[in-house]
Amino acid sequence: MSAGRTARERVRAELTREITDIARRHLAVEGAAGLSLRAVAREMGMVSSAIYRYFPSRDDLLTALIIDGYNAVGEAVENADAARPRGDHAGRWMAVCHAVRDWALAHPHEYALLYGSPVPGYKAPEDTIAPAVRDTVVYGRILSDAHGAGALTPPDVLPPPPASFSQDALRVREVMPGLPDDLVARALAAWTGLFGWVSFELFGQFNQVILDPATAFDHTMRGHGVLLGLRSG
Amino acid sequence: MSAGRTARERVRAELTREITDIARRHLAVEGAAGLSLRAVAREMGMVSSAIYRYFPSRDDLLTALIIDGYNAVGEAVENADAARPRGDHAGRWMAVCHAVRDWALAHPHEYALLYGSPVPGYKAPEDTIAPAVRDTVVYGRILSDAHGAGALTPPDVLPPPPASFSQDALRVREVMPGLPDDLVARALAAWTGLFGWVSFELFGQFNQVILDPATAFDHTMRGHGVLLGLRSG
DNA sequence: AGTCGTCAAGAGCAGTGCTCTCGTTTTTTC
DNA sequence: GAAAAAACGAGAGCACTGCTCTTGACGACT
Repeated sequence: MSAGRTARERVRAELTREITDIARRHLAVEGAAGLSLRAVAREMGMVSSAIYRYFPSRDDLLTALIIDGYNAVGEAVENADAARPRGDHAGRWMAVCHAVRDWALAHPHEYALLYGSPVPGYKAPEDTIAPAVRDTVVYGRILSDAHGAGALTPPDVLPPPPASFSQDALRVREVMPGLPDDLVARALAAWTGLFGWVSFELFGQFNQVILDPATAFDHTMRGHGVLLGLRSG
Repeated sequence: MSAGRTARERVRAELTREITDIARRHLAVEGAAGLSLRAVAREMGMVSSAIYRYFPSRDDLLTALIIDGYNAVGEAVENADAARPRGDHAGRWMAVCHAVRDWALAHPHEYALLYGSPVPGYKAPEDTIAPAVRDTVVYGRILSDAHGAGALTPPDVLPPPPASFSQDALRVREVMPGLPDDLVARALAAWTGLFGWVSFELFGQFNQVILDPATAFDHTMRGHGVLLGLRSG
């Protein structure tokens, strides 16, 4: 499936890749709003209208970048998780947290494109859904692994979720099989806590008050891990 | 300070207000990226260049909207907090959580402007800092009140923050006097958890999986309250 | 009463996304 | 192998944007 049959298909695939590469570089420098089809075309030595042979609109180019971004953060999370022993569930959780934060700090504009305000009028197409949950799948697997190993012993301090939560828990459980509703609820809290922290840090909400975010982040995520009942070893 | 001395100052203040009102309406409809100075001018029956007498650039108009937005959410939070008895610390926390979420759901584009991706090249000026922390001040006061009343009894399940956290805790403590480092850390976790949840919900990250976000949100925030050691009454 | 500052209007510049047409080239079909 | 079909790059053009500069008129202070 890689090299297209005809020469035209091959050069088309190559040019498409080149366009997204240049676009990603522009995105990294000036953000999504500063991404200009004409500027990309200029850098390619093309005229602007030629770009439309490859991406029918600016939004489609952005969608390609979004998919790439989700895959990039997903891959970073997968690698961080795989580098730990399977039994070290707490370590895997912390590795995932730091992988997300490190990737976000290294690619702030891409992170903003994925987890910041959705661009106006933009509706996520089907193609973005699968890559978008790659990191969540890793997260769910850690919890399922721990639960399956009987290593998930959450402290009994939180109230149980209401019965009406069970419907949503059913859907969330697809990525973390076996977990009871209470743990699904805690998983949601930890996950939103992770991205909430990273977003606050990246979007400047910690403005001159948290000067050592790495320390506070690590401690906060460790706390989430404890609440999930994750233990090392 | 309200009504300007001269007629000119009065009409200037009036026109400035009218511009921001129209701009806020446009912002609510099509988002920050769709906010056009020319469109605002058209609706005012002015020519576009005339707007620049009142706002030197589009960014300055956005800044005015950001300040208004922070004040709006801050006021909503203040009112929700004030509607509860001072001693009902847990109730006040839940009221603040729901106030933030309700305001965000009612003003999604404004929320995105405040807590979403910062607009490219935009640097928050001094004037936005004070309004930006109005909600945080309320939050801190609830915790300080509870702590002062001896009603803050957090469950002893989380590890203590590292010593290196104390510097940042010092600064955070300015809005929640009296709280020990451990509670400051928990306060950060709960606060980022709140906005992380709202952002996930608003920006479509719960995409077709959490269909009853109100229930899950309430339960998650209740859990954060428990971890903070908040009790009713 | 005269000066100065403020104001709205208009023209204009550089840039954007996107559409359409027009030759050219490549691929497919007969 | 020749003809039909599809894909392609270039160019012009439309409607729109933020922003600047100049011009002429009005209101405010000395």
